[in-house]
Formats: sequence, C-alpha cells, structure tokens
Amino acid sequence: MKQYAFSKKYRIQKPNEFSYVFSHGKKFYTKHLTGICVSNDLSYFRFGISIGKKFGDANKRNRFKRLLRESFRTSTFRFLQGKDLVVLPSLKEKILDYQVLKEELNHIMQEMIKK
RNA sequence: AAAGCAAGGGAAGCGAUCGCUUUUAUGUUGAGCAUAAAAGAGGAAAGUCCGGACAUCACAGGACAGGGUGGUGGCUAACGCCCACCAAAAGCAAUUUUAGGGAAAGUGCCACAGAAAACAUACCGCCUGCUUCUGGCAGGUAAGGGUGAAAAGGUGAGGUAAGAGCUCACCGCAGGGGUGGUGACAUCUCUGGCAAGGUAAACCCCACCCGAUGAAAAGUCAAAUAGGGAAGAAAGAGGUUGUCCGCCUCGCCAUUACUUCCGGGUAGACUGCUUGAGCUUUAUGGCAACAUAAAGCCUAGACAAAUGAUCGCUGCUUCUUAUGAAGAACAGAAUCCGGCUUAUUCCUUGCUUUUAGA
RNA sequence: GCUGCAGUAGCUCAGUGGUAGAGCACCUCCUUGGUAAGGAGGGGGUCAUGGGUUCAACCCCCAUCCGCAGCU
Repeated sequence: MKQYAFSKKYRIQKPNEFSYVFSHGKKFYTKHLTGICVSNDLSYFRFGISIGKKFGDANKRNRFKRLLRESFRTSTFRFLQGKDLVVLPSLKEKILDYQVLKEELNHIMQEMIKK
C-alpha cells in the first residue's frame, strides 16, 4: 500500500526549483494542460502545479490542484527516476473534470517517456 | 389560493477503500522513518467598509490643520454596529426608510423662463384722478393671469373705489406658560395677525471622537557577500646552515594584509500561531440589545499553502410513474475578535391585503 | 496580506451641479474618367451598476462590479 503515498517530499515547493524548471524544461501540450519536464539528481519523481490568478476563484484553483494531485498519485508512470514535472492549466478552456484531467496527465507522461 | 412583509434555523447523514496536514504515544535512529489513536473550512472564510486586541516607531502638556460622527436614551473593550423610543416620509395594510444638529454668526450659489430669485419689485391687470382722449401721465393695490422646483400662510365669510390678516371662524406658524416624560417630544392654554425662500451629502459654525504603520507588523538564529568599528602581535619573524656573515619572503611610519571580537544582515529556519472580550446549557435582572452567576467543554494551524478521489445505504426536491432518472447553490481558513456590505440554496413560524368557500 | 488609481461614442480622450463634446473611424452627397486627399451634411451615448442629497447629478455622498498599478 505504500506505493500510493504522496507526501511533501515528492512535490516541488521552493520558488527556486520552479524557476529552474521553467527556464530549462521541455514542454508538452494537450487540450487543457501544459507540462514542463526537466531532469534532476534525485532518485524519485517530483511533481508540481503552477496556477495563476486568471484561472478563477480560490475555490476553483484549489479544486484544480487537488484533482491533478489525485491523478498523479494514482498514475502508473510515476516511478521514473530523476525527473521533475510542472503542470500548468490552459486559460482558454477551463475544465474541472477528474476523468479528463487524468487521461491528459497520462498522455503527457507517456510523451515524456518517449523522449 | 395569490401577492407581500417580518423573524428564525440549517448548509444532508452514516459507513468502506486509497491518500494528505498537525498533535500525541510507542519502536528505532544521525536527520528521519514505521505503526496506532485523535482532530482537520464558512455563513458568508469574500469585499477590506468601520471598530478593537496585539506588535514596532513617535510622544511633557496643550492648540492648529486634516478626517470622521450627528434626533433622544441605553448597550459595549470599542464602533459609523445593535436595542428601545420620538419625529418626518412611503405604502390600502402588515411594515419599511431616514448623514434626522444649526439658514436670526458670516460667505457663496439658485441655469433657462419670468416684472422680480432676496439691500426686493410691478409685465398683463383692477381702481381713482388729470389730460392734448381707440392713447398718455400720476397715484393706490397685490385679489386674478402668466413664468418657474420655489415668489411675502391656506379655505370661507365680511369689508372696500378696487383690494389687502384690514376684520372674523377653522387649520398652519412663531413666542410665553402649565402638565406628563430621564430625554427627544407630546398635549392643554394664552398672546401675536404672520415677523420675509431654498441649499450645510456648498464653504462654514457647534458638540463629541481620532498619533502613524499593519503579522510580508515584530523578534531570535544565521550560510554567502560588501563595507564599518575595536583589540591583538612585532621592532623583527620565518627559511637556508652545525654557527656567524650573506641571500630570499613577510613586516616596520602610514596604508594594506593576518587573527579574534563586536556590529550588520540576504537565501533559509524558528518564534509570533492559536485558551479566547471563547463555546454550550441552565438560572436571574432587563420591553430589548445586553449583563451577571453556576456547571461542562477544548474545537484547523498550512506556507507554490493540508480537507481529495471512488463507491454503498438512508433522507430531501423535481420529472415520469409505482420503478427509474436527474439535481443539491454561493463558495475555501492564512494573527485573532465585534459588526457592516455583497454572492447564494433549502426549510419553519407569525402577520397584512385581495379573491373564493363554509 | 496591504495600499492606490481609473471606468464617458467603434478607438483615444475633454467635460468646476444647469442642452454630453473634440479628433480619428462609419454613412450620404459634391469634386474626379476612377480612387485617395479635400469640402458639405448626418447617425451613433444605460456617462460601469444600484440607491440617496438636490428644483435639477457625468459632477456631491454611500454601496457594488470590472480593469490596472504599487509594496513584498
């Protein structure tokens, strides 16, 4: 059961780490999401969400982050080593659907593995 | 039944699996990790519109400037909130709303229209007299017409050359007195024939209140980096060599440099950080807001920011119907309280008006 | 978390309580063989929204919505 754990250690939290990912990462696009990926020196996969004020209220932003976090937690691609991934929402089409977000996140991670 | 007004309550419940944050306990350990238990968003957490607590800075006292409040009496830590009452306005009513002091302290403004918009005045009129007589001049008057949001109380009667509070009745207004009320004010009575518009959410006057900045406040530890202050050591020290001379390096007076300390403080970490004008129940005082007393309870503390996902059963609403389907709003703590405002869903109770029936 | 500014025609902006305006743009006509330029005329406004004060509000007061900027 330990395999589904997702504590703070697996998150990107510091502003310095976010800016490093934004300046050095490779981008992957889907209809509602944008993923930025970069390699790190750690032995596990780290995940971060960046969402701005233009997406909506604090309630909508919080719900978007929770749904994406749950999608990442139950995903099967999260046992790669030495990767950092930051996910951004698309501002044109705002969506709060768990199934759609989970499929698109898996699609991004598949593309990441191929490269 | 419809329309409306007011008050109050809630923000579906229980359970399962996976996962997150904090605390406690145990085990182990260098940090940490593992296991178990407990707790884990709101009525508005929102807007930041007011008032406080708390922190830092400033400050003898007082005054000016600036800002705010503005019927009366209460309540409160405080308030512009709340409660009760008074007055005015809106509504058939239940009920609601009101920055509701002062215009005789002074200044300003009142477009257009109108004769005249505030030291008053007379356009059309009405009446009297004179006259050069389809007109003009002088005087009286403010009833009527007309303008305007507003023009020297209103209606009726008397009176007059025509008129006029000129006189009278009722109503309104102003002043004095009595009674009731803590008070705003109400009511009764007497006097005055009416005293000269509005605007203070225009300046202003009066009464009362207000120091500034806000937890990203403030404090502690402290890599890095630049510069500052103080102290120390030596008139030489070190190396070469067995010793001296000699040579080399550093230093001498100053600067620089060395060591130590102080001070400063970025990234980062910690404190502030949740026991408080606290919550629930009962009793008492009060019309109420609220206050007092007793008993019980501990109830989020994150920092790119924890509450999520998938299901089952029951309950609510709607539609079809006797079984299904759909729906459940506004919205997420960020130092903490008391309010206000705004967004939004469901339910309950009371009252008013109209219609229909008994 | 805190603080400030703005909202007026399709766009950029004026507007000191008394009829809402300018430039560009749009439409019609003239000019030209035709177009541009030029000339003449015209249309277009919930003054962000809702209340209040006033005889009268873009303007004064209160509340809300939306946008922008600053501190950090």
